Amino acid sequence: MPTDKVPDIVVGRLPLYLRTLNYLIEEGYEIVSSHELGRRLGISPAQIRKDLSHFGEFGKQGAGYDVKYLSSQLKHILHVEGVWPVALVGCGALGHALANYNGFVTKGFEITLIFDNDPAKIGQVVAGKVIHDVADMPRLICEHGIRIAIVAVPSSAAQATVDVLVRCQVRAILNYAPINISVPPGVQVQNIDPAVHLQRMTYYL
Amino acid sequence: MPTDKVPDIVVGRLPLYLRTLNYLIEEGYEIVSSHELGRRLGISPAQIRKDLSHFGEFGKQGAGYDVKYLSSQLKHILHVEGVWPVALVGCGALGHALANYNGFVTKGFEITLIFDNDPAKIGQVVAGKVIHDVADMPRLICEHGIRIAIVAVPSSAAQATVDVLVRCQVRAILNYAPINISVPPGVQVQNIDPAVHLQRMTYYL
DNA sequence: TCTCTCTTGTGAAAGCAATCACATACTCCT
DNA sequence: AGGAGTATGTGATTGCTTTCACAAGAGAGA
Repeated sequence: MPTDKVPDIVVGRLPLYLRTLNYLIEEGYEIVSSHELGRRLGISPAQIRKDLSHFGEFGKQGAGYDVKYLSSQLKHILHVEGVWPVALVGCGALGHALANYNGFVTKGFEITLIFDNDPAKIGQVVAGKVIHDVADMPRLICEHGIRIAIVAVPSSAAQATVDVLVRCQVRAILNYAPINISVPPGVQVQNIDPAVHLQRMTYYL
Repeated sequence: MPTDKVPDIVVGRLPLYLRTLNYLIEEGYEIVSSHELGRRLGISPAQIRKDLSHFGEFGKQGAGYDVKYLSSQLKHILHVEGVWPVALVGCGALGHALANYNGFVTKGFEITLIFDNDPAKIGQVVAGKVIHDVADMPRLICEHGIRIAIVAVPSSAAQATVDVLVRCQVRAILNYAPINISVPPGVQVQNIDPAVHLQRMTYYL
């Protein structure tokens, strides 16, 4: 039966399911079984069925899941049916790469505001967007009603940046700074630190 | 008592502990308690103590942990006492950013080989390193004894790239391509896909 | 129509991970 | 020197996640 209270670990797998389903659509699949989906993801079929069962019944017994239907349902569950405007703070090498990444839009995101604190960069155009002064962040983020931000500033500036974002009603932060940031309850944070990911693997080498 | 068989989820937290310990060193701390460490990481003190207990006894009752000592022990456990040479495959915007990222060396990694398949890029110098032809990957990676690679190629090329890397004895892969790659047992993979991280958060918005 | 095969959705069971709580031991202060 | 305060390391417990196993439903072919 549907939504009691879904474990976060389950929510974390849904985007992976969605990503794979969209590849299946491109490949022309119309129906997929939990077995095939699990094979592609390296996840057990039972886990996929159990995960989906938190949200409803999406499959047909004896057949499997309608790929397009399940994809659209997952987009609905994840609130990525439309396109979220996203603020990017920090426009160094990484910020540039993110601003030019063309994979966001089809996944439900678009970088609409870019900020930096370097006077030499402010006013420049990156990926069709003007780089704004971080000093204007509060005003612009409020005006645009931004709820999602990507932080790509140096570690030393990360916490202060996040504090400003939180005050501007940003409620989801993707943090590329290699430092632990703290946020009030109700604000989501995801961290990406390549060194942390690499060190996790070297343990096994 | 020490190493029975450590859960992967515990291994995954060690780099975070290490990262925070190194910040504590910079701040001049000499001793830290599990309570303080946990406060900074958003992790319970009990969990930190339990995690560390898998590897030995590093603290002093009544006092806490010697920050430098624990840091060095974690580096030892994670096999990042030295510097691993790393191959970077794919030198687009993201590859550039990674090549120029100066945070790797102090964490135990150095990008020593860069590859791309674009004839216009091959031979160019990025971050002091020549971009090599992917066709030369097998030879160069073997010659340098590389065990770790970062994949920053388009999704369509990711699996083929990984297959080559695995044949070259690469055993740890940090994958930035937004696709699930498959590898034989014994090869570590970590995935970084910003869209997946963002979608995980939009569920709660 | 009937049977065989396939696959879902889901309680129950098993397996893991996080927290609790306390014995032990170290430090600091008087 | 001794007592109060503090923090570790760890068995026991609680809570969470994954896997198992099967009833029920759907389709295909005879």
